[in-house]
Parts: sequence; structure tokens; C-alpha cells
Amino acid sequence: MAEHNLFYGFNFDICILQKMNSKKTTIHDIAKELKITASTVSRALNNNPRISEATKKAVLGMAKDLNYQPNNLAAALRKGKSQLIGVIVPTINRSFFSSVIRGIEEVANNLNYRVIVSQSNEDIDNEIATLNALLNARVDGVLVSIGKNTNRFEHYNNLIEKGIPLVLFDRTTNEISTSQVVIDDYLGGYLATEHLIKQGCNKIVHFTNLKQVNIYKERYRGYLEALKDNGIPFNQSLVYESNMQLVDGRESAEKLLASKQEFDAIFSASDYAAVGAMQVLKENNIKIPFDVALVGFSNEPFTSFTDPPLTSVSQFPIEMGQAAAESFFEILNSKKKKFIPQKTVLQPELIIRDSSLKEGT
Amino acid sequence: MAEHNLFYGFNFDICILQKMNSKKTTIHDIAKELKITASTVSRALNNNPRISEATKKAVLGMAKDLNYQPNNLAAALRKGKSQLIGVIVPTINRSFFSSVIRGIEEVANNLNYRVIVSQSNEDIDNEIATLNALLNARVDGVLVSIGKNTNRFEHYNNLIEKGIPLVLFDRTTNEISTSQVVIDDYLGGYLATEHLIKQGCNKIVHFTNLKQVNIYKERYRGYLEALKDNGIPFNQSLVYESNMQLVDGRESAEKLLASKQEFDAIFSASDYAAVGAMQVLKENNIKIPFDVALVGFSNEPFTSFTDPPLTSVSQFPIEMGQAAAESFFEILNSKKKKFIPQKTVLQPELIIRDSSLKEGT
DNA sequence: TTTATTTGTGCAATCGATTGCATATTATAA
DNA sequence: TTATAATATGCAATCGATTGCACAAATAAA
Repeated sequence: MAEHNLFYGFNFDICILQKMNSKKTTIHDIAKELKITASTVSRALNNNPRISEATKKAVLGMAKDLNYQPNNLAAALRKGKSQLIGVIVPTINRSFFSSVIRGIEEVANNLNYRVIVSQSNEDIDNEIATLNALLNARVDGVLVSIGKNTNRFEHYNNLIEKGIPLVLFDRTTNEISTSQVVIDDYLGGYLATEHLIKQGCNKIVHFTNLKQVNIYKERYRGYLEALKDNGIPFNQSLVYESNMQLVDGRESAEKLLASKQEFDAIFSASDYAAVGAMQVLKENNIKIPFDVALVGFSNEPFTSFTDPPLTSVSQFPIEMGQAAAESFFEILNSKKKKFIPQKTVLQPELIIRDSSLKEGT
Repeated sequence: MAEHNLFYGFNFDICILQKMNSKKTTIHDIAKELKITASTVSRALNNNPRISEATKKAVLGMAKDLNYQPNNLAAALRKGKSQLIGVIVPTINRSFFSSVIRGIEEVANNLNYRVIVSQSNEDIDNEIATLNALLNARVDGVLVSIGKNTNRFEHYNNLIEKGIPLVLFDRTTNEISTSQVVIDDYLGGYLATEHLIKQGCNKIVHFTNLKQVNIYKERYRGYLEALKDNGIPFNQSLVYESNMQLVDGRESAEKLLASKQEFDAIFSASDYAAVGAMQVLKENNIKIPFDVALVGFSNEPFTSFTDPPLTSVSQFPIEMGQAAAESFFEILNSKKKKFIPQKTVLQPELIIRDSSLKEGT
């Protein structure tokens, strides 16, 4: 296990934390130096048109000389906006979410906003506590992907009542009347299934999760529709419900084999469950994709490292983050004007890899 | 590609952003209501011993009634500390870093601090800009994993001079005299190599990167030492240098095969390069681990999904984040006292999987 | 009963930047 | 030359919470 070994004084010197009498310089210091007032300095720094070019130049120069660093806290307090935005995700520790955050950050930083990240750990109390903490930190708004178990939404609706911008992404709900960004899970399910059919499969198993989360239902709906559109009768006994983790995929695959049903493909609504199934199939000497074609969902980074590489549906997480941030700033900038919550639906893309590619080889 | 389709008015109502006359309540509101002063309210909320229990109870009750939310900005401005800490990583979008952040967050949130995350994208200018942005946001300190190309460190040394707590983790340097948290890469390299030797290998290839980054050098050193300790002569032509991504691993493996050298194992200092090698070996019908045993480094999540699963060295990223945060708060709390920068070295662990396990099967 | 403490609150300044309004200076129009 | 407008800057209040110091009331000690 990871232990903490402490070594002292490597090639470090003992150092004394000197609070440095160099008190940070403020606009008042600049003002004093230039024999003008702080208000003029403030305006000059903000490029206010009422300030002469000469003064502006002088202020900017002196600011540089004194190594002036603006205190955003003071400005935030006065202006009532902090240039901070909060992001709540179930966990940061998943490729999908960290990529979304990356997208959000890109857009936010460009607009000179900073991002505060918090994790709900799929726990509603945690989610509420974390939201309050963000509000206390006076974030200018919040972007959220709600937890699996979140079934009350007052805390979010309160935000909206207070006029605090809120955007939901990926894990959304219609119980909250605000802008949201999702991918078209239905389409993703449809594309995946259609692809399998085109590969010649017609006994397609589906792994899904029927809990409250919308996304799986939509993928399932896409699966059904693709079958229908291609004249393939739906067979309920080919649908396996589980928690969609790797072990669940293994379990479903084992049940499937035990059932002796015929099947020539599996469309798993999760990459993890797909990998579990892949393992079981290989253990049983079932050839992928020749005996059974396999498609996952999410295009997790590991999908290209499995053997065979796993066909999957990309959700474009970075783009989702960007879109969410853009939606967010639209709300932020529409203050006091009428504002219509909008739903941004991103198009998923089927990433075809060997696990489902029968022809050619 | 992901397009943005905008649908209006799904089951959303048009909603007007009402700045809600409900101005946020402040301690003054509570004070007025209770006919006491704001200072008393402030002290009561902070559980100051000079305030009577009765008053405290009244204040707390009224605070709840009025739905009071403290304004951390105001407190931060006055107290000169924001309860915000900044984290800079090359990218958030990598399992290792997002896990470290998770660890940092856990500790920080418990102490009522929020974490602001920023990415440097391995670019030094970006790193400096992002650091300044964090300072302007008045973070109480910073935790950093420095970029690959960062070769100047004044911006960090400035922090230290100003007495702003700084902790380095994983990607560190001795050019900055502050606390740091790393794993023992040397030991990781040693363990990996030793394990291969114990499996009966004695012609062990090593994939490494010889750039400025310390971590690869240390792993290499561990490799050399393990060879030496086991009486295996070092063969320079078995060492392949590259950028350590998947394609680089492929390339190195191809060169290796083309060289016709004999080898019975590969220790790659990166999981990605290891997977690249795995692909090439399999394409050449070389059996893993029977013909060639394979070990990676980092224990990326995908290592358990490859075929065969890849033996690797775990760096315990969450624990690293926790240790970094603990180090950070030690500095923060040692203010004005003498403070000795300390180096925390975490022990890595070899996670043995099938790619290197010759016996048994 | 008087003096010394302790206890509980209030007063007012402060953190640093912003901003509505007033004012002084200069340029333009009448 | 005087009235008017434009330009540039200053004054002072403000955002909301914190905190050193003062002070009154209550309690304890003399």
C-alpha cells in the first residue's frame, strides 16, 4: 500500500515563511504615486473612455512598475459577480466527465472566468452541500450533471428563482426548467443497432439499465426503432438489464450463454459492460466479430485498446463541455431580458472498430 | 461531427429572469430583525465565545428563517484569505491527474476549502498565465504538477517569496524550494524489472524517455539496478527511447523485431507504449507472456482491459492527491513559524496481471 | 459598600475596487 | 466675449463581513 515516507532536508534549505513586508500593491498605491485618485486608476485600468490616453498610459506603466495584481475579490464584492463558475459532476475521475470539464474550462477561461469543480459522488446530500458551498463562494452560476440517485430538485429550482444561471449537461431532467446539453442517445442507439444489422446480424442482444436515468432508455429506444425500421422482430428475451459495470456485463453474457439462445451480436449501452461480455465470449472461444459482433457506448479511451478494439458511440465530451459553457454564458448575458431555456442536442458518432466489422477480413 | 441542434420550447416554459427583489440577506438584515448589531451577528455565527448562548441561538434561528447565505467574498476580502486553492495540471483529461485532483478535493473540501482547477496544456506561457489568474482570484495557495516543457521557475519562486503556499506533485523539480509529493519511480522501475527476472526473463527490453522529465530517468535507474542486483549484464541495445505514446510503443517494438535481437520481456515506462508493443507482438504471433513478458507503468484504467491484461505499476493517484493536500495545509497552517519543505515519497505497487505471469498457466 | 473582574455588545474602521454624481478645465458655439 | 458642451478627474458611498477597542452591565472580591 502507498505509504508516506518523509525525508527531511534533501537539497532543500530551511526556509522561513516571511510574510514579506512587501504588502501587495493596490490601486491606491498607484494613485498615490501618480498623485491622482484611486477612482481614476480604477477607470484607467478598466479602459474607461472618460480617462485620457495620457493618464491611462501612466497608470498602466506604474501598475507594471509596482507589480500590481488586481484583487478580484474586492471587485467581485463590489460588482456582485465573482468571475467564478461552479461545476458539479458525479465524479471527476471518469474520462467522460473530465473531458467535459476540459471543454467547459476552455470556453470559460477564454472569457476570463475560472472554474470551481466539485464532485457529488452520486449522493444527493453531498450534491446539495456542494451546491451550497459553491453559492457561498459566490459563483456566478453553476453547470451540473446530476447524480444517479437525485430525485429532488428544489435546490436547483431555487437557483433559477434567484436568477442564478444554471445549465444541465448529460445527466439532465425535465423537472428543472433551464438550458441543457445532451447527446442524442436515441440516435446513438439507433446508429449502433443499424450498423450491426448492416453487418448481417439479426439476433441482436441489448444490454441496458432501466433505472431512472434517461440516457439508457433513449439508447434502448434507438435499438428498438432500428430493429423495426429493418423489419427485424423484437425479442424481449434478448434484452438484459443490469448496472452496466464490467462485472455486470460478464454476468449478463454468462446468463445469455447459459440460456442457449441464438444471437449474433451484442449492443451494450455501456463500454464497461461490453468489455465484460467480450471477456466471457473469448473465454468461451466465441470469435468476435465473426460469431458475435460487439458494440459498446461512450467511446471510453480504453475501447481502442481492447482485443479486438471495441466499436463504440462517441459522445464528444469536450464538445459537450464547450456547448454547455456557451449555453451558460448565453444565460448569463441575457440577464433581465427574456430568456428561453434551450436544449442543445449533440449528434453522437459511431466509431467503428474491429469488434463489429465482419466484412473485409 | 458533433453538431448543435437547437430545439426551442420542449416542455420548457418561457421564463423571465426575475432578478427577484428578494435581495440576498446579510448579517445586517439579521441584526436589524433582532435589534442588535452586525458585529454581534458576525461573532455569533462564528461561534465567538464572547457571545452569549442565548444570542447565538437567536441569531442562528433568524439566519435560518431569513435563509441567510454567508458571502464568502466579503469575508475573504476582509480576512485576506479566500478558502480557495488553485490546482494546475498539464491536463485534467487523463486518469492519473483527474484522480489526483479527486484526492486533493476530498481533503480540501473536508477543511471547507474549494478547489479551482486549471490546465497548463504543457505550455509554459499558459502555465504562467493560469497561475496569475489564480492569484488574481486570490487563492490561498497553489498545488502544481509542472509541464513537460517548463524550464523556468521564477513564477513559482515568486510565490514562495511572497509567502504563498505552494506544493508540487508528481512532475516536480528541485529548482523550487518547497514541499513536494512524488512516487518512488526508482522503486517502481526496480519492482517491475525484478518481477520479470523472477519470471525467468533475462533479456529485458526497456522503453524509456530521456527528456528532462525526472520520472523516466528514475524508472530507468530502477531497471538498471535490478539487473545489476541479479547479475544480469546490461545491454544498451535493448533500451529504446521514444515519446512513450501508443504509436511510439508500436514503433519501438517494430524496430526491436527488425533488429533480430533476442529478448524475452519488455518493461515499458508507460502503459501506452506497452499497449503499442502488445499490439505489434500479437500481430507477429508472439505469445504474451510465454514468448515475451510485458510490464507497463502507471496502472492506467485500461490496463485491466487489454488482452492479456497488462501488469503495471500503480502510482496511487488519489493517495497522491491526498498527500499533496495534506502537505499544503501543513504549510498553510505553519504560517509565520519556521517551515521545512518536505518531500513525501509514496511507495508504488506492482499490479501483476497476465501479461507477465509465466508460471501457473 | 466599594472596587476589580468578567461577560456581552456596540462602534467604527477596514479589506480593495467600483461607480453615481459633482466639479474643474478646456474647447466650441453663439 | 459669454454661454454651452465636452472632457477629465475627484469625492464619497458602497459591496458584506470582520475585528480592535470601548463601554455598560453583571458578578466577584475586598
